[in-house]
Amino acid sequence: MCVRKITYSGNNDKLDDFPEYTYKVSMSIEDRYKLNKEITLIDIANELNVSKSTVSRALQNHHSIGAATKKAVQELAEKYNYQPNAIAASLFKKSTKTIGVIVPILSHYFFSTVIAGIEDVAYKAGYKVIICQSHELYEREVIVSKTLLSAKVDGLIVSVSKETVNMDHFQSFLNKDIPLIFFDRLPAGIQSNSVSVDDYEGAFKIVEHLIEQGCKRIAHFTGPLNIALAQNRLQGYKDALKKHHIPINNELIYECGFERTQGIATTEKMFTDQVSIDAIFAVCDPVAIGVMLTLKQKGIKIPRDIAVVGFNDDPTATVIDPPLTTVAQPAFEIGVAAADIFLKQATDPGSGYIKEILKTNLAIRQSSLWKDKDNI
Amino acid sequence: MCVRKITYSGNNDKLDDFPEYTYKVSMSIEDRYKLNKEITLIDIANELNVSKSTVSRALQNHHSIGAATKKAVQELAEKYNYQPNAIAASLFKKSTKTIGVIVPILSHYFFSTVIAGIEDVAYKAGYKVIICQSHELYEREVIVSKTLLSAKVDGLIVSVSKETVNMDHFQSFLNKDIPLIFFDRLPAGIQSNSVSVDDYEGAFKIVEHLIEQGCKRIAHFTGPLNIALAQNRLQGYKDALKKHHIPINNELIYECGFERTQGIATTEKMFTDQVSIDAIFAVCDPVAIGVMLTLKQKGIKIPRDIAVVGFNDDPTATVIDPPLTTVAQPAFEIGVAAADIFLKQATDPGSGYIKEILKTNLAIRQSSLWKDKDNI
DNA sequence: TATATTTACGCAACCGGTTGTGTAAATATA
DNA sequence: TATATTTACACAACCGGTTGCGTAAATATA
Repeated sequence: MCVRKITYSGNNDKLDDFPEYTYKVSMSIEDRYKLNKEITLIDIANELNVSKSTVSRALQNHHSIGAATKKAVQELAEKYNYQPNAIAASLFKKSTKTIGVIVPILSHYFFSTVIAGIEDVAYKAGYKVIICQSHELYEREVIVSKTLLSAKVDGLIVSVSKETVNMDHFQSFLNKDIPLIFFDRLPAGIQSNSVSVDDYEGAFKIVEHLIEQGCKRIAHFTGPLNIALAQNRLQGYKDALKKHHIPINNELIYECGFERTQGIATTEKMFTDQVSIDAIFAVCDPVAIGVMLTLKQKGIKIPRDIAVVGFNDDPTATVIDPPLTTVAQPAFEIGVAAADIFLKQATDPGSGYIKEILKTNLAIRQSSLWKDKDNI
Repeated sequence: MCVRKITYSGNNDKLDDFPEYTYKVSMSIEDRYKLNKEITLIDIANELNVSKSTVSRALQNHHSIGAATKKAVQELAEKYNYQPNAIAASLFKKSTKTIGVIVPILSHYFFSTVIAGIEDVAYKAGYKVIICQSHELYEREVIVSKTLLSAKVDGLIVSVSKETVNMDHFQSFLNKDIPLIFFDRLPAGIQSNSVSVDDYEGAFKIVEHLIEQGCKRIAHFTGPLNIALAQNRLQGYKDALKKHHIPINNELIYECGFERTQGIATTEKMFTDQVSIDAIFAVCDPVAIGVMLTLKQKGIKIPRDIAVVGFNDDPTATVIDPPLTTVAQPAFEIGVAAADIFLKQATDPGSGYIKEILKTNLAIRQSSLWKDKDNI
């Protein structure tokens, strides 16, 4: 076997003009290592006088490579701390082993917990996770989705921004058979995988709970109604009232948002409207917290004067006084389920869309325990 | 000019054997588009009968390309929604235009807000952000740092896990001149860029505030002391006491952690120890919240019996009753500063390490307003 | 008109892995 | 011993952009 020396780009060409020269064009692996240069397959190949394909296969434990060669390659790789260039592999394999995730906002406990669930599954399966925030902005969501497309993510898990109505920016993923999974905020028009909780049922249950406590004039602060989740919770609210023969009063339904600040603003608005109520069902906990802070500041007793309930079971729900009754969502499990769907679709692209709906649980705390109150 | 047809990998080779055949080996751009195939430079090149280098340069608005050609290329790219393969570009350019971020845990408001700051700067500068969590686990931190290294991030912004003492896994980044920026949790042994707040001063100020309120037996629940931040806050605590001639009592210093649960556990422990105190300075807000919840549950009045202060100014600080006095950290600005340092180092790798220390502000609320209390 | 310069573009190497195919040597089977 | 098969590896194309260099044609300068 002749001693070959695979050299880096083009160096050999010059050498061919002066075959009598014995310049050592490519640096030794030792030198490259010492100089903190990237160690590549070629360095190992040169050192062992084998081809880079052999090195590549040896590192993959390919059956066609002899035991001795394998051992030598693996030892050298270990010794020089060889780190494969994931970019190069991705280019050829057309798989980056990354999952893109887009959430409206990271600093909500719900979303960061879902992400923890996604990561948990993803890392175990050898996938990286790229997380992006839309900051509830449609424009931003379009940009980051394009970025992730160009970064060739193998899959995309999304909770859409509250502004998002047009879903065209996700069509490319579908076209290219890149698994696309929506969670929590499911888009209306697009046919795809999804993970959500039974928002309808959760809302129904918690409103029924309020009714059981004796509440009759229950206001609802909804999320933006272009989002299915908000609609479903609204419907659950309405149907619970219906079931118990309480008339639905549109003046008690306020379109709000998902932020504490919006909960505060909507509560203020409700007071200027001078509507009379005995309970508020907020679309999510941050809003419920805003509601409670505002009520407390006005000297209104919770739940004696007004009961308050939320949705999510954020950690803050147990901090506020009185503790907030809310619908507990299995946030971590939602992330796990979404990532599982991704893995399934990545393995078996032929299968149809998967829609998973997880159950919620009532977390009943003091903010709704209205039963023993005096009548107003 | 002859009509060339650049074909995809290897297809031409077979054709060479049968030159008389006129198979159209490469699909037309139109067909590829319709079939949702990836549109590449070569498709555009073929369509226009120019070389792919010309297309590449046209899209970069290179001066050596004629105006007509440029226009034709750009129009076609637009028409077929050409998305450059970022992976391929990265491989050659050795720059992925991504910043890696490692935080202990996403679901802390502080960290997710820092990330929002990083993203803000990064996206404006055309960088993507890959976010990873170490979950406060050293092992996990090592793994994700290797993943990010292999993913060839252009820079790394880190807040180390509470377990991390050994910093070897970051050495590779330094060796390869990949900008490395630590924030909040600064490692002790490693020389690198950093962004932090003046933990010492913040702690000093808030403890001095407690002393001014009349507190004399002030306990401190510290973070893990291998982390500089915890040490600095501890030192600030000690020096504030010293300044006001209050003896430092090691029995009042509890090594705690950063979680609410640890705040609860440590408070319980303190009670079994039966130490007598009139204030608690917690290393961070989640711990302070845990402390307050436990005290309240025991019927201890805050601040009348025991004043409580924290560090961070999480949104929860204004939810708990009484509202928590704490040290406000400019979390978003910390992220911005870290990303700015990255951009600086990426542009001018020669410059030395940058250490940025931001100022804190006291957010004084009821939990520390002890002045008018009755003496115990 | 002859030469110098600019314009506009093609060629081919290159980034660093991966993999289909070909083949010499070693071993197995007839 | 002759042929079939297996083993172990090399070669080279390939992924899809990027860029240094070379050059013909067009234009400018002498």
